[in-house]
Amino acid sequence: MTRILCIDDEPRLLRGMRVNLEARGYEVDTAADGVSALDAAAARRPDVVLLDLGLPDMDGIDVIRGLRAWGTMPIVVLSARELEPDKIAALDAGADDYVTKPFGMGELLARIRAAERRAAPADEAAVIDTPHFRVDLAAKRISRDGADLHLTPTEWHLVERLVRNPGKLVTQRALLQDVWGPRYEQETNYLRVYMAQIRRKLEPDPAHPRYFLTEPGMGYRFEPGAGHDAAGSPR
Amino acid sequence: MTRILCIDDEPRLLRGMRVNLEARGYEVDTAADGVSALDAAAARRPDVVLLDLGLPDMDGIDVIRGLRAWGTMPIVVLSARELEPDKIAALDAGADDYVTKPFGMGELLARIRAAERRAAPADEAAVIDTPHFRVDLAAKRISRDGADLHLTPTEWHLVERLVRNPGKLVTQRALLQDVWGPRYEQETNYLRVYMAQIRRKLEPDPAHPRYFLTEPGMGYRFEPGAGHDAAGSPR
DNA sequence: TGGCACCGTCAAGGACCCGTCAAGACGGCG
DNA sequence: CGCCGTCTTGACGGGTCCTTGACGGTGCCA
Repeated sequence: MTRILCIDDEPRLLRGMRVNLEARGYEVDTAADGVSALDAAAARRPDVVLLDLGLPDMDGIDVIRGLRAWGTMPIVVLSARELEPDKIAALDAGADDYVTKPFGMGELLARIRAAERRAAPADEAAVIDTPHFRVDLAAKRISRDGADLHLTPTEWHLVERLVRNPGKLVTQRALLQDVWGPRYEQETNYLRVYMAQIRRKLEPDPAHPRYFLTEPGMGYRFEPGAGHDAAGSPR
Repeated sequence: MTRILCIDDEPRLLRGMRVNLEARGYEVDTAADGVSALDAAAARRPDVVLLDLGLPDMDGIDVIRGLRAWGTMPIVVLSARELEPDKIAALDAGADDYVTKPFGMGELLARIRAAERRAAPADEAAVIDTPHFRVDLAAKRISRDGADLHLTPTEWHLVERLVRNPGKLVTQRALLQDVWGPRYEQETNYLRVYMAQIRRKLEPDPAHPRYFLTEPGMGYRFEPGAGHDAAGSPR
């Protein structure tokens, strides 16, 4: 969850902010002056900082410099001062955005989203591990027993869709639509052929699948298989 | 030098912008409509984009989407529309900042500086070594068996994109968009021709590639040599 | 017990994709 | 104006991948 530090000397505004932001799913910290703001930032490591320049104890510019001394998280300045020199000073001190009061909540939220997006690390830890194979979604690469193995585009597409929803059932319709397009919703035989190939490549015992399970009449399910043990079923 | 692409349908404003920005040491490209803007962006690779939303041929939001389809450079929107929904739509489409006209040149320059600062990569070890050749990304040089060898601009562009993502599969779409621009997504024969040339120059046995691997139907992958660290943090 | 629906398996044909080569187009430079 | 490096475009052979149909197995139900 994204954590936001909100700095303003007006308790009423802080409370309003907190309600609005928490309603959008953010985790909110607040501070009412510069010193406690820097303390809170150091302690809580917020993902985004909202800063009012008019604080009682410190110049807002110095707060920005204090934050930038150790962190690179986005800083959005909220200020009643519309004069250009104020904006320039704040931006050059290290602020990422400058919004003049009064502002609309919708706009502020959009600017926060833009700031988050920029700061977000581009690469996700998109690696799924099972006892028998490893799927790297970002690199589009699969290895088994340490050796890379090759999937065709269609096979990969299917595996990706299933692996991105671990434990969940994916209906045949959804799979066919995703891989072959909306006009192939009836061609369930495609699924049978390709699931067989995938199992042959990935399952330790393709005849008794442990990871790619069939739900008859419904679809397929990828089971990461940490908790599951597949003792030889007595047949 | 920082390159800025300035998009507006008013020639007078474009000229004023150019003078102002060039006086500050920026390199300036201009475009007067959406289509030529996307072309210019693909061809010139600006570091920052200034975009007026009111273009004659396309919706500004679609221009943002078109740029974001292949690039992550900062986009600063300049617009006469002050309404909140416009701002939100632009920011959520991928814009980094939204400035309403009229604006002060000083403020705009400060916002450009802020955008540049954010986008500046903390660039890393720009030398990739393999048992057979060495790529210096910063110096744009390639050597094999100690001797420098020459790549054409297009070849270099391709190699760079692949080498910057070691081990990762880069789709044909991504390569074509990156090297030739968004309009060439279908021309996969370009990739075949140039990958062949690159392999002829770099691979020890061009007929059986070891470093530049093909994933049929998907794309290509650069595989660093065996003893490589492989844990290089992509940034 | 027989029939039906659904699933897994297999193999063959054809469509598609890739590597290769070479000729023509384009643009910079002497 | 002519040369040269580079990019574009088309064609061809070979290989991979997708599609398609048939067959057998299994569980459910009448």
